[in-house]
Amino acid sequence: MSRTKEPFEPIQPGKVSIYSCGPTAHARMDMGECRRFIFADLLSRYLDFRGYSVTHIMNITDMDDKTINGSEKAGLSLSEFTEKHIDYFKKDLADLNIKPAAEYPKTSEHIEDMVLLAEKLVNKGFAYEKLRSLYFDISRFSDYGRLSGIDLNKIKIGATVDLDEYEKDNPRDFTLFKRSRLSELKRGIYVKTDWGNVRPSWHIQCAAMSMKYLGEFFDIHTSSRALVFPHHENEIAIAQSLTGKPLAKYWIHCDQVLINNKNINDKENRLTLEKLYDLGFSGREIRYWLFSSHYRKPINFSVERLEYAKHSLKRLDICINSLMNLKDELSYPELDQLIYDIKHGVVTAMDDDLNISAALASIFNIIKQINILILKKMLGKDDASKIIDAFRNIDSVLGIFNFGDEISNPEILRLIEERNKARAEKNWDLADNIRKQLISLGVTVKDQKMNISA
RNA sequence: GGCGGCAUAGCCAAGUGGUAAGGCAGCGGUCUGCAAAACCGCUAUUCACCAGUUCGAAUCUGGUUGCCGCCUCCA
Repeated sequence: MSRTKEPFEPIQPGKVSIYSCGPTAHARMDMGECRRFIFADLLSRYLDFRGYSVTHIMNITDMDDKTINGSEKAGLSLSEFTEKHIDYFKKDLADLNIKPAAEYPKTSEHIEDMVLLAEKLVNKGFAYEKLRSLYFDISRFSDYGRLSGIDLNKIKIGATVDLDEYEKDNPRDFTLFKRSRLSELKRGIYVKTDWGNVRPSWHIQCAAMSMKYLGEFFDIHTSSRALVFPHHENEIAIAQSLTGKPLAKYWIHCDQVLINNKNINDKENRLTLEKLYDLGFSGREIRYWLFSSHYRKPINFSVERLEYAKHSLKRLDICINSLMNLKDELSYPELDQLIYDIKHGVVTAMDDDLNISAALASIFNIIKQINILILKKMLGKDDASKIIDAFRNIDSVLGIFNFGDEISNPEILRLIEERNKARAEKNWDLADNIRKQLISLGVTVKDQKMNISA
């Protein structure tokens, strides 16, 4: 809330409660959403790593303009439509190696909570009904704008909204419940309340669900900067006018994903996960790309940048693989220091506002050291397994390492065997041919010691 | 118009008062049957621009320019 970097102190010692703005179940996730979820994942994994008991809640919006319109177009019931997208969402999270949150509450299953919350607001005089919609009376909440730094008197009213459609007392007021349209009523998309047949606004959804699962004042609310105003301001307004507290102690926002320095919102250019998969990138590569620059800075998309991510991961993989293939019975005298550096470098960096670039730089430094030690034949089998354990440990935060299994595909093993034989016979043409085949199978061929890595 | 953010090499990107991390690409070398991988060396007198504060500034202050986001029913 201070709009500056400050040390983290949980409300309850040892425990952290996190609420993240989740997806709207109407389409395959786009890169902005991906980044938001990967960021929330990194944060909760890191706090967990640092010994906190983390409760992470992420909502799923399954009743709003987008889902209602989408389902109508698709000729499905609202729940059929949203379930389909929720399935995609869960699958995509797994592909991106995002640890599941404790709960994914859905709007459609928490309408009662929202109604109760709104009733309290009405009783306290913070909300009013007008023509069967319920609005929040912003003039009653003097703290409005603290998070985003906006001044309500200076904003351009109606810049993005057609005010003629609404009947607010003050155009700055925001909607809590919106009266359902006739088409929605016909499809049963409404809830009967004292104010009318309505459906909840986005703002009251998040406020009600976060408070239900995490209490009226919790530790961290994460999301993307694009949602600070008005959404988060509105959540705060709802919570604080009832509890006196601004919903969450810390509000952490990641920045957006851009293309050519532009935020492309239109449907044509929506950059979805699916598109990147089609371009041949994996969830792991997308994860690395999206979290490898600081969360508070915008990221530009390009195929080239994803290629860089791929390359960086390959460097990690090759090093890990070389470690796994060490056979010597050696013992490196300064192993403890090396192991300490692996963890310490990451922790020091991440403790400072999740400085992932510094954390990755420290890892690449270590990789280089390890490569040198391997080259000089100073590391043994046992050393290697201890180093790998240390990497596994930090990977519980990063989720990017590949501790791939030994090569198990019999076809690949056969080709390697055959190529080694050809090499022994100095049959270079055959050896080179097989190498081509192996590479096309995604195998990295490293000679010299005749190591092979997948 | 208001509010907020950003600007560091060919590219990506750390660094918020002590003399420019890391990755990619490039060049030269070692290794190799040739490659790949790995390693060694080189690659920003300089941090958008202009003033100022300071022994010292990419870092602080003021100004300028450029770019981006948001402006309350898209979530």
